[in-house]
Amino acid sequence: MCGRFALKAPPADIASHFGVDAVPEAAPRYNIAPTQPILIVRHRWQQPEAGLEAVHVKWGLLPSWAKDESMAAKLANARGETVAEKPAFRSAFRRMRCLIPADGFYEWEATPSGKQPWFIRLKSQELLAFAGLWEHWQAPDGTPLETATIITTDANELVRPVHDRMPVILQPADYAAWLGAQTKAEDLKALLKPLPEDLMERYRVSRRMSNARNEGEECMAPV
DNA sequence: CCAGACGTTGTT
DNA sequence: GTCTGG
DNA sequence: CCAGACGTTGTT
DNA sequence: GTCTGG
Repeated sequence: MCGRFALKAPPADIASHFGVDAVPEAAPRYNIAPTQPILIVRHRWQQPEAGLEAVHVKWGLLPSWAKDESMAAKLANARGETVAEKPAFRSAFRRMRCLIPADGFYEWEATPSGKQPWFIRLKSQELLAFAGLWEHWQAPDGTPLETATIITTDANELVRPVHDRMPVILQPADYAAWLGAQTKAEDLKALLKPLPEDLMERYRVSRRMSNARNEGEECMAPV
């Protein structure tokens, strides 16, 4: 799955990798947790021909029909195998797809002595993109809220010893298809596969990062 | 018809 | 909003 | 995802 | 055990 990740790349690098004009200024983040703001890349809202934009939204999808915010916490992830059909996700799957930039993500290995966190990233150490969905929600009093979720799939051989699920990572050649309004559901589903393991690497990190309050650079430092 | 659910993870 | 269960 | 709280009363 | 906060 994907319940914690890092995004430390400078805004200018994110802008050039994804081809967006401007990325909001933000400090490097090494321990991003559900309910926190996350950066997403999407077609400009209601003017898709105007290109891509990068904005911050809350991590945890809130379907437009939700009565209150309580549902969002549980929807930090969506299973790729069922996301096209599940009531909470299918509408976003059709019309609200996004990319979620990251430098890598964390998974926990259950060991006799407790949960051991690992950091997993591209061997190239380049920026990567999770396949995501976003939604626009309005509170009963009219207050708007934008949210997003990260799609998961089976772990590949590199991740499997640590955990049996991992986020869907899209390759740059697939960004346009994932975001495109014209892409058929069948072709979208074909993108929701584990990234080949030979492109990735992993290493152990400090257990101190398991507490989401610890946000320093040491979270993703090898131990 | 109305009422109620709508999710993932890990663990058992 | 839309589907399922009663 | 993991960590941490989980309660009421009365008093300050 | 289950929910909330980060």
